[in-house]
Amino acid sequence: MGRQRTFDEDEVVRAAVGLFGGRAYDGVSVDDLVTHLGVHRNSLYKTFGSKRGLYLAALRRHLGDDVRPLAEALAAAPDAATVLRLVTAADLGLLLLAVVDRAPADEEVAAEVAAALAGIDQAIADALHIPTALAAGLTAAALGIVLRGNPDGVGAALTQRFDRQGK
Amino acid sequence: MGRQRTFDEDEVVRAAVGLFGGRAYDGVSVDDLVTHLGVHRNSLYKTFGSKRGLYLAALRRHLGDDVRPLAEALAAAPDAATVLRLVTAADLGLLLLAVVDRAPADEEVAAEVAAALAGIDQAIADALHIPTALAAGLTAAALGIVLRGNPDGVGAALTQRFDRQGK
DNA sequence: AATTTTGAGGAACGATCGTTCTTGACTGAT
DNA sequence: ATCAGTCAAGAACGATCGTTCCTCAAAATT
Repeated sequence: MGRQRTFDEDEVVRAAVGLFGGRAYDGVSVDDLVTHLGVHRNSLYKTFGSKRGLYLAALRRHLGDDVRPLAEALAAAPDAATVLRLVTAADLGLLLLAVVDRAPADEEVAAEVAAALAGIDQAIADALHIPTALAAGLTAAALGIVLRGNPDGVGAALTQRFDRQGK
Repeated sequence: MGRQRTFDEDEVVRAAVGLFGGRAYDGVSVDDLVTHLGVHRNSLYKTFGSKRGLYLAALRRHLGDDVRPLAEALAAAPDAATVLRLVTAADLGLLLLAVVDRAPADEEVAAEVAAALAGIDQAIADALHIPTALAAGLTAAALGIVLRGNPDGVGAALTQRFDRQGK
């Protein structure tokens, strides 16, 4: 029944993660999406409802494919240095942009990212046997390093000092 | 010669700092600026040249009025806890948004914020007598905590641990 | 008082925004 | 072979974007 699709929905969403992770939401136009995602305007709206719908799909995909595996890996981290290495090695562009750009204006986005960050906090707290508040501080510190472009040596200096305290 | 202004340029720029510090650049329209800044469209373009011109003026005002004083205060900080308290107490909304939102798309913005962050790094390094790389890590960590909304206890837990290492 | 200069006021510009509509091509079922 | 349903293609929608133009009011200079 009906013509079959010429685009892969999963590929489209993953490509959207890349686009939305590189620029602010308002900086990515629907024309950009249509051009770089290989999906037609009509199909985009048929499939995702709106630009925001595609953004939410991309965000959830990012949280599921990138952030949740990170939290699982963090659960086995032996020390803070490993934690920071794992976090800064992950591709968290969309999460970071979501926090500063969309969360203040879209409460659904705010809820998603808050839950994701809380999951990371908990994983770190469990892995290092430290209070959640301290783990949240570590998460924040790691995000700050990602924010600055992770000059690779900055985080190292910080965690070396942190870990000398013992677990 | 000529009619005198009915708006205060300094007030306009400070108000612009508030607006641009609260939402992404593309999320602040010229209509928003005209409405909330008490300056007429025509005067805005006459005075600042463009929306970007006003943004740059606001950014420089923010760096001069908020960030530079912070760096000077940091130079007298006795320990990392004071550093984080000072940084998280400062209003760095525009700086943060500039880093993630505008710097990647506007190299003039990128240069301004890079210099400002380097100034903070150096002030911390001098105050705590630590390597610049470690100070940059502290700056990044503080920005990350600001990013997460500074739950006030997160940063405290982190610096308590940091300072136990000694100065 | 006349002239000149500058800002205020507001309409209007072309471009682009997110979204929808119209048309035709393709595919599975009758 | 016909029909019904889905997708592709692209024009086009109204709204809003940043920016400019035109006209009038106010203040300094002559």
